[in-house]
Amino acid sequence: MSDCEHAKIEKIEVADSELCERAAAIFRALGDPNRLKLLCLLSKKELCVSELTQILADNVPAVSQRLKLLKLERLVKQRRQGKHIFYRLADAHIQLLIENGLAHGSEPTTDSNEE
Amino acid sequence: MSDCEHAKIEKIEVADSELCERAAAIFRALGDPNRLKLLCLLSKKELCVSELTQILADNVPAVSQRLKLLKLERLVKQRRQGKHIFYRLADAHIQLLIENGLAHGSEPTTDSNEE
DNA sequence: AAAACACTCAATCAAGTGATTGAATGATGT
DNA sequence: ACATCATTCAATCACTTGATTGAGTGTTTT
Repeated sequence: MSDCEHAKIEKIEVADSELCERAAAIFRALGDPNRLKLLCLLSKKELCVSELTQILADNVPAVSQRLKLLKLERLVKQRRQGKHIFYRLADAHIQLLIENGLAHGSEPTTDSNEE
Repeated sequence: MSDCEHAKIEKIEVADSELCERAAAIFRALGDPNRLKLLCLLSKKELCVSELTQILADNVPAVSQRLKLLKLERLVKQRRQGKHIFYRLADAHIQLLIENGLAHGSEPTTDSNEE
């Protein structure tokens, strides 16, 4: 710990813990390249598991398992149509989050002023 | 794999892989409640390790280690002033991402229309 | 220069995560 | 009803991650 006296620390409220938990869970779900690619594709078009599998050149259970997690975190919704189950983003907020994340990721590594 | 023929699949471009990796790394860093709380605090005010430790009622090495990871992912920057090392968010994009994430996390669990 | 303070580093260890495989479910066509 | 196709489930296993502890680095004060 520390000895130093920091003035007015009481004034800074620590953020709502439950909210942070929930938000972190969403970020965690977005924090895997494979899942993020899935979401990127779904942000353009509703797609079924076999389509996603084909596009990503992956295997079906892997894709399905990732979608399951994304569904659990309410980032995607599903809709059955005959033999196929189509997935799409849950809402516009998710889309925005993904866009912002990708936008930041593509920034020129802001090493302008300091360390 | 699958037998079914999905038309026009070629037309859907898979997102840039490196970009997804980078964006996912950012999301992953945001995807932990402890780190997210740190960032929330830093989004309000530049703070040093001992202040953060005190506010979060945690121990110094734990906080320091989290900040190290956040620095590695370029989400925060640091500045030394005497004995203290002050941390702040790296840029406005990060702030936006955090705000969006928290905003979505606080949504009323959109269970309106479908499963 | 020695002591005190703020912080980081390094190593260990427990717990969580994701890939993979084969089996199960659910819908359609014959 | 049976076979087939699309998807999910379940279980194992390797790998990663984060907490914790004690030692180390850099800065100020006396």
